[in-house]
Amino acid sequence: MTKLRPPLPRSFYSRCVLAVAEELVGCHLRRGRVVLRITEVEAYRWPGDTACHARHGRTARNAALWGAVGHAYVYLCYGLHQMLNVVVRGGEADAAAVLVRACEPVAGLTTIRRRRGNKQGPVLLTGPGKVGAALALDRAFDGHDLCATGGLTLEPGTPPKQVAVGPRIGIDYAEPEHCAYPWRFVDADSAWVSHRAASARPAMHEAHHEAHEDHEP
DNA sequence: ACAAGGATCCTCT
DNA sequence: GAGGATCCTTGTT
Repeated sequence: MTKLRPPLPRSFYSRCVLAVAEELVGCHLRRGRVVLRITEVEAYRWPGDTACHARHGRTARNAALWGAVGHAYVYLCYGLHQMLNVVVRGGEADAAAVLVRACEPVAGLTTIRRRRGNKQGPVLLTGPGKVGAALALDRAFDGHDLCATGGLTLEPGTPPKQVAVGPRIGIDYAEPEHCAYPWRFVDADSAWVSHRAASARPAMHEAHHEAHEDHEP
């Protein structure tokens, strides 16, 4: 079984969202017996990013983005998918968050499969809606404290050997300049990621020498 | 009240 | 790769 570790401290989330996003790759999400290792994330922040849900200001739906760091921002996408974000605030932004896009199973595979239609392999967890389903998230988790023991928590895990970066997925509504930001971070050695080909960038090959640099716009 | 638009997923081809 | 499913949130009459 997975060793129980204290959740990541609140201070982890009070930094630049790009640094937090990168370091969340490899961390563990725990809810009950289900433990997932994060393999793919995306960073969002406002101002300066028209892909961010905060772009139209504070609303009832996105209020958690302006709340305490280390809490979850969970919202319903396309009317049926529960998407898990982690609230971050690093001083450079009024509101920021990291979207968990994919994971690989660490524990609780039976439960995961049951919640995902008894499928098998990466299709279980390679997509933000799939992660939400595997964790059985619902609206009640919006604003949940991920630093507190119990419920849903974020813990240290196994860091990736190499991290690949690329543009974020599914944000065609944003300004082209913002669509191009390499704010998507994936474990380069994991098969449990969505859109592997779409993230193809020099960083994938150069990761051997240098994980990445220059991810500030 | 109403219309439009999604940070997606699944099932085809 | 393309298209439909599906329904809540938001902004506009």
